[in-house]
Amino acid sequence: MKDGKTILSQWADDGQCDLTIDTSTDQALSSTLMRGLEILGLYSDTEDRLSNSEIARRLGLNRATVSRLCKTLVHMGYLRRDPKGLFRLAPQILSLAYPVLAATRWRHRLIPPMREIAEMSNGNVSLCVMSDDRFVQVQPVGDPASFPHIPEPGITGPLLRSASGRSLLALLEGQELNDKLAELRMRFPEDFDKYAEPTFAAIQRCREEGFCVAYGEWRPNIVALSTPLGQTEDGLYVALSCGLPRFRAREDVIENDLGPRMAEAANSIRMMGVFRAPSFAKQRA
Amino acid sequence: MKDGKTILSQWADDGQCDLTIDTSTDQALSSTLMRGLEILGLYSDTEDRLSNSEIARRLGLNRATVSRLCKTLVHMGYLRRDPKGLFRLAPQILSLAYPVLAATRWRHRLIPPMREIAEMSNGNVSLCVMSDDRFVQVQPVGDPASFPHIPEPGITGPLLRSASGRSLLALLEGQELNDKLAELRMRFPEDFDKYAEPTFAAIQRCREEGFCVAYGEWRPNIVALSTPLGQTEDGLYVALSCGLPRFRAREDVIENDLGPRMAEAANSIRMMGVFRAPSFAKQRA
DNA sequence: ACATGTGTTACGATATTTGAAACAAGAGGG
DNA sequence: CCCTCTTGTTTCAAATATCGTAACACATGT
Repeated sequence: MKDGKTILSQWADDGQCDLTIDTSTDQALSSTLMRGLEILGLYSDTEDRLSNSEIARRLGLNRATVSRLCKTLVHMGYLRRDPKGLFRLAPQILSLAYPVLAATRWRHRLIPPMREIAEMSNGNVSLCVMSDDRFVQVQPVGDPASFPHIPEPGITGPLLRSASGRSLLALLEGQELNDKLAELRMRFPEDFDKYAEPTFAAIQRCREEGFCVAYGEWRPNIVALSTPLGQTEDGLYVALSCGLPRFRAREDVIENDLGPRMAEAANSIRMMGVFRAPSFAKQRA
Repeated sequence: MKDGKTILSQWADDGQCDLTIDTSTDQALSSTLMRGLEILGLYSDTEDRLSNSEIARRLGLNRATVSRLCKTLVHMGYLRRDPKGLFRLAPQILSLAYPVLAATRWRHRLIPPMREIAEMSNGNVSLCVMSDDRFVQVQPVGDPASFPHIPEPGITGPLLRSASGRSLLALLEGQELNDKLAELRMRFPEDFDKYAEPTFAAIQRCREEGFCVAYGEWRPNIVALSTPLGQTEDGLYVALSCGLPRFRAREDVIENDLGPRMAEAANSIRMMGVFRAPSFAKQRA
């Protein structure tokens, strides 16, 4: 694809290289805090209770260390113990997320148009924001039946190998995009090698056609479309995505019907004035 | 109130006293981790960006220490920096809460009946669960207009001085209730002295009439009703609450109309089979 | 009974964290 | 403009808090 090459070469020209890669025992980072947070990060919808040993194994820590860290987390109210002594996340963990939810009230206004897309596509529609090197879903709409995951705020995924991530990247421009790509290359060198080109192509397509598609690159059985929306006044980049079970996804419908429709929906959503539209959208409008 | 006295004396008889109160520098707890989490806990809907110095001041820490801890939190993706260098919560913090949201899918089924109550009362209805020594709102329904807070999952409040907290306590029985009260007395001695009696009365009322009321004891301008629902299969205690701006709350309507209606709604919600009904509800049914 | 796995505590060694101080950078104010 | 005040970061040595070993109690299953 020459579309992909365009941005790829632009990026390659830049040629800025790796700086300090002293990722190891960075004495400027607090390892105890990191480990504690890593414990909280181990949980998922499928793994909702973990034993001390299990945590120690996964994180490569001593059981005694984990015992103390978990005791601290229980004391703080973010973990609780079930009858068997296993550790579970406590509901209080929601309180940490509350300020973020409270700051994204605009998402409620987008639910009606999202629902339209969900019904039209018979899929799952979600609103995603960029957070560092990941995208985070802040609002799902649709029926979770036959989906491999439970649609709720907080699902995250990689930027380089997901439709959502790529359309978010499409919102970055110039130096900002370069910096982000550099960061991604540094953090995930293998992913970057593998997915850089399709990512560039997707970015290009988002800018030209208003959407991009990923055929199971992140979740193997899900085909995803995504369209960049813009930037909120407090700096969050936002994209609108739609996921379909692969077996139900007809490529021609996606490419020629659903994709353009989502781009169209994104346009009318931008009319609401919540987002600062990206420059490429302004040009097309 | 003799209703209050009943439980109060029952509690007083018990006479179990304070154990080890070595709350200070507990060498079994990881202070670094606690401090890091305390930083994340500083944020709220009104305080959404904090400077290094501000954090240091609030937590009584050295600026250098805060700098390192925040750097770690940024590195982990849970904090981000705004253009002025202030620290904000990053959307990725939602990912920590996701497993809890995913584990409470039953709340979606309760939204329709909650909406009914919201429309009937012209107030704000919420679903709360007990988490340690607090209640946590997991699902709000209603119009946030003219409310002092933004209704989203994650709002938390005290057990002893809120209607939600008290109806949650009403779900505990026997030794479990005693243990919880003992914990609350230990952690919040002043609150316990002040609010023990109205709390006992509220628990009693929940068991007899199915609801309780708090007139601005937690949020001064809010009158709150709450009714205990039961316990989910994974052990969460759940209550249904309704908040009204004080100026709009007529006491007789609340006591004689709204309260009984909420108790009634709770009964029909229990029919859905999501909750293990509390024993007092079974008796009444 | 034994053997295995687990979770917790004690304790000494040590590596991590800490606070003071110094620095650079910015914001007013005169 | 200089000056002052505040801020955020870094350096560095001190020391404190953390870590891993070991030992324990407990459970489970053979």
